[in-house]
Parts: sequence; structure tokens; C-alpha cells
Amino acid sequence: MQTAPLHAKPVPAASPLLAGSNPAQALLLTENAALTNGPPLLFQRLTAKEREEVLREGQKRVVYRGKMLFSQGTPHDGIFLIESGRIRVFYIAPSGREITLAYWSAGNFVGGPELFGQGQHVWSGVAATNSVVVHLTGKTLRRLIAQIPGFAIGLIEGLTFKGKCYSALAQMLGTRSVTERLAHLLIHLADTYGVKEEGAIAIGSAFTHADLAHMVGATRQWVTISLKRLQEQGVLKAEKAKIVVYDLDALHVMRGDR
Amino acid sequence: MQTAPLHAKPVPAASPLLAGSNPAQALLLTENAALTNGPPLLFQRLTAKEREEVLREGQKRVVYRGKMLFSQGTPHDGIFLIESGRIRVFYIAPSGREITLAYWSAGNFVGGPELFGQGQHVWSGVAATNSVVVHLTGKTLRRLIAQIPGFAIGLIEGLTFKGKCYSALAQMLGTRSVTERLAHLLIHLADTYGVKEEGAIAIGSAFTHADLAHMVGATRQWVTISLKRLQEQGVLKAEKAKIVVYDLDALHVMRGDR
DNA sequence: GCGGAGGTGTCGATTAGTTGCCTCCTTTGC
DNA sequence: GCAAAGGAGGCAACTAATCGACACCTCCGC
Repeated sequence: MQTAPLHAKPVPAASPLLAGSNPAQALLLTENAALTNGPPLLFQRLTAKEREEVLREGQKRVVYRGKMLFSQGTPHDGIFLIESGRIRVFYIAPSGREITLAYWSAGNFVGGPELFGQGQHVWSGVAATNSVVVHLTGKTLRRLIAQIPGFAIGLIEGLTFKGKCYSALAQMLGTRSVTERLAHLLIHLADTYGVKEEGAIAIGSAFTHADLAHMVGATRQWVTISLKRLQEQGVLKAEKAKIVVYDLDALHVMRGDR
Repeated sequence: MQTAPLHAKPVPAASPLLAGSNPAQALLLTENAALTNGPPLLFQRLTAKEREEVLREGQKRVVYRGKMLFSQGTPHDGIFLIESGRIRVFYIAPSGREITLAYWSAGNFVGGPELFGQGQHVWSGVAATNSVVVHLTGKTLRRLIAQIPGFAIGLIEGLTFKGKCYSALAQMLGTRSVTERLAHLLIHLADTYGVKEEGAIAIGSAFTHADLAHMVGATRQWVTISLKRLQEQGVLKAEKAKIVVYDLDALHVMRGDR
């Protein structure tokens, strides 16, 4: 997730959102599987025609990896609908400590919890991969809500969903130890990105220790130490940019649900 | 905040909500003053007639101090509108650790983040004082939303507001130390319940150390220690059921905003 | 091939925060 | 009036997690 220069990949011409069939995901720290498996897609309830209309109203923007989409403290105006790529939403405290709320994929929108603006962003958003987003201003949103009933419902569903995400994160951070949170995250990663590999599950995602640390709300070093400890216990094996989980059940025990 | 038996106070006959003029508050751990000063009241946008209609549709319920209003894990159906009293919304992890989201007063509703049900409660709600609530089921909510436009907007505002609360809490828990969080809370308490007293501010609220601990996400003992430390520094003086703050500025420094 | 940047592993010191236990003070019930 | 119960507060031992620093490794651009 470094911000190193990348060969700018060509931006796809046709919007995948028009098809309305992408397996949208949200990657975040939670114990509620329902939250991460099926975030409600904003476009799900719309006809092809309505989808086109929404996209026409918005302003398409290409965001390269490492570039900021919006920043905490800056004025808020509307939302960003993700067409492709992955957006990391995070917050940095005055002290420099950082917490990642979630990684959002195509079909979701970011830039909440407010919809119409009139405030400031409380989170920041950065492109975790080269991404394409559609910016819908507060003004445009009002118009679309009035015009397309399904769009309004989709937005409310989206807001409700985000509410659940925030609240799940707060619960995790408030009541679970870092170790438990890490176990949670690993189970979730295994679920989402895991590939079965002769009895074990390989997580091939390119998350650095720092990325994981931000997701569980801990320091990079502590994640390194914890992973090493888990490795010594035979629960998993950490190779570079790849984690192989041998004993998923042990993680569940650690998490506190078995 | 103990659940000791209380002499049941008479329940007021007329609903204060009909007047639509109570100074509603939400007590929670956040750095955003706007969040706590003015939570949007559900009834603010309604005419007296509409208010009556909503109250007629709901089922009134008296909840005595210490009694549960809803519990995490139980099926969710609709929301509870607070007519009088104070409801504490909290979560208990399997390990027994507990975190308080907020204390909500008259004019607010609890039982989110979902509106219509079809899920389970993720938080629990308990009466912190003898309270009167109006239960609006998911079905009733749908009807009211369709009938009264202002009610729908009020609900969306409420949801958005709750989203901000959750997200503020997550940010606090993820990036601030317990000490900083306690400073936050004390400032906020001084703001809300504080009474000026010859240069100092007296917080007379009957919050126990355990209550404070649950609000900042720490143990009762650590709050005791921290308060004692602050007392040694001359920042405040903790008497029983009363905290006198001498040096509010020191708390601000501790919080990291000066 | 060299230098830089970013990621990882590790160590030691320190602190933040927890756990368990104990005492004191109120309240309640008889 | 007194015993029992339970909450509130305090002390001490312990551990979880942070902080800062540094060495190493690998990938990448030049």
C-alpha cells in the first residue's frame, strides 16, 4: 500500500457499474460477517436507464494509487461512488496515530457519514489501488433522490450499513485486545481473499504489517511480534506478502467465539 | 447508576414531546462539540398535529431505572422514542468488557443503527433513570414515513447523526489513550452538567467510576488511578459523586487541542 | 552496479492499562 | 440496632502494548 510511483494503468472505457453485477466487498474489522459479505450496492435497485442517468450527473475522476480523494477537515460536498479500484478510508489523530475504517470496493460509496455536505469530512480517503470514482455533489444528490426513488432507498441503505460498520468498529476497539482484533482480521482476510492450499488457507493480499496495524488500531511492531508469536504456535506462517493460515480454528478460539 | 430498587416515581401524564421544546442532549465521548450540543430532535420538524399522530401510533412504555429496554442479539423491530428520562446504550463483549456508546435524553430515539428491523440489536439499551419511551415498530415506521414527510427527514437526520456518533467514538477509541479520552469526557461533562463555583467548575452528576470507565472504554480501577493522578496535579478534586475541575485548560492540553 | 525507499525483524526501555484482592462506606432488611 | 450485601475506592503485581532505534533485505530506478 505504499505510495510509490506506479505505471499508470489505462482506465477502462466502459463503466462496470452499468452492468450492476460486481461482487462488491468491504474490507473492515468486524465480527459480523453479514457486514462484510454483502454491503448494499447503491445501484442494485436501479434500472439500466437510471444507472446511466446517475452516472451522467456525476463527474468521473481517476485517482491513482496513493492519491487522496478527500481529507478530514476539508469541506464536504456529496459522495464518491466507486466505479473501480479500492479506496481506503482512515483517520489520523493529532498525535499521528492512524486508524483505518475500511477498504471499499466498486459499487460502494465513500465520503459519509454526511450526505449533502454542510460540514467537514471527518475521515480521509485515499486510493489503495488505481481507481475510478464518480463524484456526486450534494446538489446533484438532492435532485437524484427526488427523481429516482430507488436511489433514495439505496442511499439510506448505504448510510445504515455504514452506521453498522462504524458501530462494529467502535465495539471492537472498545472491548477487544489487539490480539483478538488481529485474529478477527485474519479470519476475515482468510474469508475474503483466502485460497485453499492443501489443508491450509493462503492469504495472498499485499497488505503490509503497517496496513494491518492501522486496521486493528495498533503499532506496526506489535503486529510483527503478534504474527511471529502465532507462527511459533503453528497457527500460521507469514511469508512476504503472503500469510498461510494452518489453524483457522485456533484463530476463532483466540477471537473468543469458540 | 446502580440498578438498586427505586421508589417508583409517578409517570407524567402529558407527553413533554408534544411541546417540542426540550433541551435535548446526548452524552457521549467525542471531540466534536456539534455532535453533543445539538442532536437533531425527531419531532422538531413536525406540527403539533403530526406529533400527536406519531405518539398515537406508538406504544408507550415505562422503563424503571436499571431495566433493559432492548438487548444485543435479540430481534430488532423498530425504534424507541424517548419521551422522558435517560437511556444508556452500551455493548458487552463475550469477555465481559463493556463500552457505553451514549446516554440519550428526551427527544432522541434509540434502537438503531437499523430502522425497520430484519436484524438483531447490536447494542443494548438500559434505563439510566426512570424513563418513558414510545415504541414505534418497523411496520408503523414505514407507514409514518409515507404519511409524514417531515418524519422521514427527521429519521434520516437522526440516522446520520448516529452515524457521526459511532464514527467519532471509533476514532476516539482507535487513536486516543485512555487518559486523553478521560480528559475529553471530563471537559464534556463540565460543559454539560458543570456549575461554576468560584473559579472552578463543579460536576455534580452521579456518575460512578465504573460509569466513566465504560464511557471511555477502560477499567474502573484505571479511572480511579487517573482521577487521583489529576487530583495530585491540582487539575481537579474528586469528591464522592462530585468532581470539581480547577484547571479546565490543563484538560484541554491533555486532550491534545491546545 | 549503486543508492534510495519501503518493508520487515528485533531489542531494550518504558508506560499504559489490567487483574485480583482488600477495605470502607451505604444501604437495606429484619 | 445490627448483620448482610453490595457498591465504591484503593493498592500491588503483572502483562500488554508502545516507543524509538537500528540492522537487514529486496525491489526499483538510474
